[in-house]
Amino acid sequence: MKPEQPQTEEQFLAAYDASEFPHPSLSVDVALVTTGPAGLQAVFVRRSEHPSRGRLALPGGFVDMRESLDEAAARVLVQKAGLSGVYLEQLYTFGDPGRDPRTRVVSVAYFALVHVEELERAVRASAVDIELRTLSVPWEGELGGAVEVLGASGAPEPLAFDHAGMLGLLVKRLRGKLAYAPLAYELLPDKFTLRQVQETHEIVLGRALNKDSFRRSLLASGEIVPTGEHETDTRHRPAELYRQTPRKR
Amino acid sequence: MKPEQPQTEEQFLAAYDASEFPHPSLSVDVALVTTGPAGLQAVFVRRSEHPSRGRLALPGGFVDMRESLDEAAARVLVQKAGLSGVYLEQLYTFGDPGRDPRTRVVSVAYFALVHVEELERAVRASAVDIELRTLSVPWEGELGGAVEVLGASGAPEPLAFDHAGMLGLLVKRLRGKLAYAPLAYELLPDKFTLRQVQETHEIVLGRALNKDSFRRSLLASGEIVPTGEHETDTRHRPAELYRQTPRKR
DNA sequence: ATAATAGTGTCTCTCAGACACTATACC
DNA sequence: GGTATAGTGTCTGAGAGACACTATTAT
Repeated sequence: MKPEQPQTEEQFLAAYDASEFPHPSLSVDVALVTTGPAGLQAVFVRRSEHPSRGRLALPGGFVDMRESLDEAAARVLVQKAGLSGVYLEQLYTFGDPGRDPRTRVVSVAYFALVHVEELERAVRASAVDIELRTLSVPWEGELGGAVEVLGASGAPEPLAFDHAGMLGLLVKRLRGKLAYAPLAYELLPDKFTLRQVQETHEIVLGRALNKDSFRRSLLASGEIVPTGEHETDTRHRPAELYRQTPRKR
Repeated sequence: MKPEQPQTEEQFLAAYDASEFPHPSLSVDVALVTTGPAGLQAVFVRRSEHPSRGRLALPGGFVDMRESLDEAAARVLVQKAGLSGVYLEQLYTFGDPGRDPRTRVVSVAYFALVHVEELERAVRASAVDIELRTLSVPWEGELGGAVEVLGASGAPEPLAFDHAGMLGLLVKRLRGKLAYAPLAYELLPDKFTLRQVQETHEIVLGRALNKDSFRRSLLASGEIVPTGEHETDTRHRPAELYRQTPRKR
């Protein structure tokens, strides 16, 4: 198929034709997650086009030829939610043939974490059209499985494509990483109480935690430092406010 | 750009043109890992073509339009190493523009685990041309970073593309999952001694483990069951052979 | 004072690390 | 018997869970 004479790398690259073989389309989907009183919440867009027209979907878009995958995910967040500078991490790549009826689309799933109020500010400021829905996780611990979104009637509302599976993997990842990675602070304001950190963990894990040992291990972790300030407008003793330990370097 | 009249999903799909926008090429790369006396080992192929001609690379290939990503990775293992039926897991997707000088190639990295002897049998039987190299990990714990492969002279040998980074992420993943996932048994024969499990863990983690507590927690984990058989041809007291607990269902 | 939550002190249980000891193979 | 590794029993220290108690705010 190719001549046997040695080629220089320059000659090879000049002769290379990237369109020789058909290849899948490549997209990114971003699960933008925050916490609300009722539990984990994610940002959805209502699809106005086929396929899955009318269904809720995770914000997504095709990967541009010139941008990295991380850049594509960050771009989607700006375009669909008006948000930038939030925690963003690659989750998994979904590539089953048939996951998108149009054509072969391989999608790199990302997740992003943000404090509710920052999300609401960004959505208002950029006037984007999103729906914030509470996630219902029908399994415990890190068993895994799909995640449900409850519609207005209380019945589970179907999601577009394989996005319910993406959210399931996301919750599993969050539950697994929460204990050793500083993820919870991405879901909290700059200054927070120990109780708020515990509530965030409990929301993600879906179970109650022991207050005493949670406080102890959190303080011993070195991840947070006291500010000396306290809550205001409480109807009880105000708790001290902490902040994340400034990252060295 | 599109007419405003409602379309049925069938009409939409019929009119959809997947080649409307250029998109990246999509490949899978598989790090096939085993353990040897000197540490972790991985399977490499010597590139005969540009780019990176002459360098060691992880076995890889482009994703076919009809196969899933998992299937593509399994196919690469069969074609490049003559191996099938081994543990295979998606690692991460690498998509920086410029990671392949030919054109934009996004690669889904996988890793596979196999016992050395099964690997050697498969390589002999299928007469594939691979190089098994010991990995040198220049960092401890789960700090992360690139991984080196030592050449014949003892100096680090450069790898093709970003494959050193893939191996680095792989070692980090293995070290993180080893404690709670039954990965070590994939690197051992069907029947093994407790000492062999510990050695496998020590090779992956890159540090010594406490014998007593390792035995205790391993036996308490329920992941292994004694066979009643014992080692033979030892020059000391023979250890009992265990096997992985048969998976329920 | 009462209600409500923040925060401290201490006991217990579990588990990892350490060490001592016994068991069983080959030489 | 000597050597090497398998395997057991027990002590200790660290950390999680549980509980009792004190502290501080609003009403």
